[in-house]
Amino acid sequence: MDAVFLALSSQTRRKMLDLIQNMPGCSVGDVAKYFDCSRIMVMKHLDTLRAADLLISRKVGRRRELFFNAVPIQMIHDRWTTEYSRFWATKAIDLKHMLESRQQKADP
Amino acid sequence: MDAVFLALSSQTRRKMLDLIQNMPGCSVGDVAKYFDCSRIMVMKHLDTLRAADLLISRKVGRRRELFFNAVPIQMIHDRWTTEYSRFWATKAIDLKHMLESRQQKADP
DNA sequence: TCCATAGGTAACAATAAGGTTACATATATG
DNA sequence: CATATATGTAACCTTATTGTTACCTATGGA
Repeated sequence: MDAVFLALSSQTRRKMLDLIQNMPGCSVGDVAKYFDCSRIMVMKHLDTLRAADLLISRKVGRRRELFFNAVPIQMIHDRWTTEYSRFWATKAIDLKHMLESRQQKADP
Repeated sequence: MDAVFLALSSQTRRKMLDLIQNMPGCSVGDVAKYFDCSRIMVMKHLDTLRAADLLISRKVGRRRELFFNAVPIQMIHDRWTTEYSRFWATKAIDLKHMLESRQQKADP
């Protein structure tokens, strides 16, 4: 989940993801055409997106075809819609753990 | 928007936000009790959350009272619900700009 | 007043992210 | 085959994030 938010924390990456979503199967070079940064930086950004599972790719010949994967976003979205401002699913469990660890720290 | 995603990209910060949401008006020290990291790091994390406008605070006596602000999350949420996987509002405009700059780059 | 408590700042070190250039590999295509 | 194209990797530098210790300020109470 950290990786998804981290990947989305860059406008450049969000735009790249947007582009790929609108041009499914486009190549790394295609993406690079739309941005001012170097091809290597494009690849690094795409790698960050892939690490967050927001990007799926396959190699076809000498090209790499890129595809947007909505699943991680859907996951976060679902958590947010469940209980609007209380936005992560593990909330209750985490709080329980926190309360337990608090007792340990407060009463050593 | 970058600041919000960046702030949310740390599980520790998400948990802090969760805690403050469940304990409105709690102090910096209160938050620190629930986490293993130092008080200074807690303050830095809180500062990151405040930079994203996810946190509101006021000083009362020598304590600082912390409050969760749902607005930035609501904003992102709204964008996502509008058109699910197409998750940012400036999409159409940005794409237009990208297409324009593409022509400039492709045809110099 | 004296002092413990709560918060804030400064300075620094380690690690990660953003960015570059140079080189390497694989694959279409004349 | 020769070469341009598309992608990948290595090395390196800069900046940002994460984390520390030490010190400072202000407030509440005995």
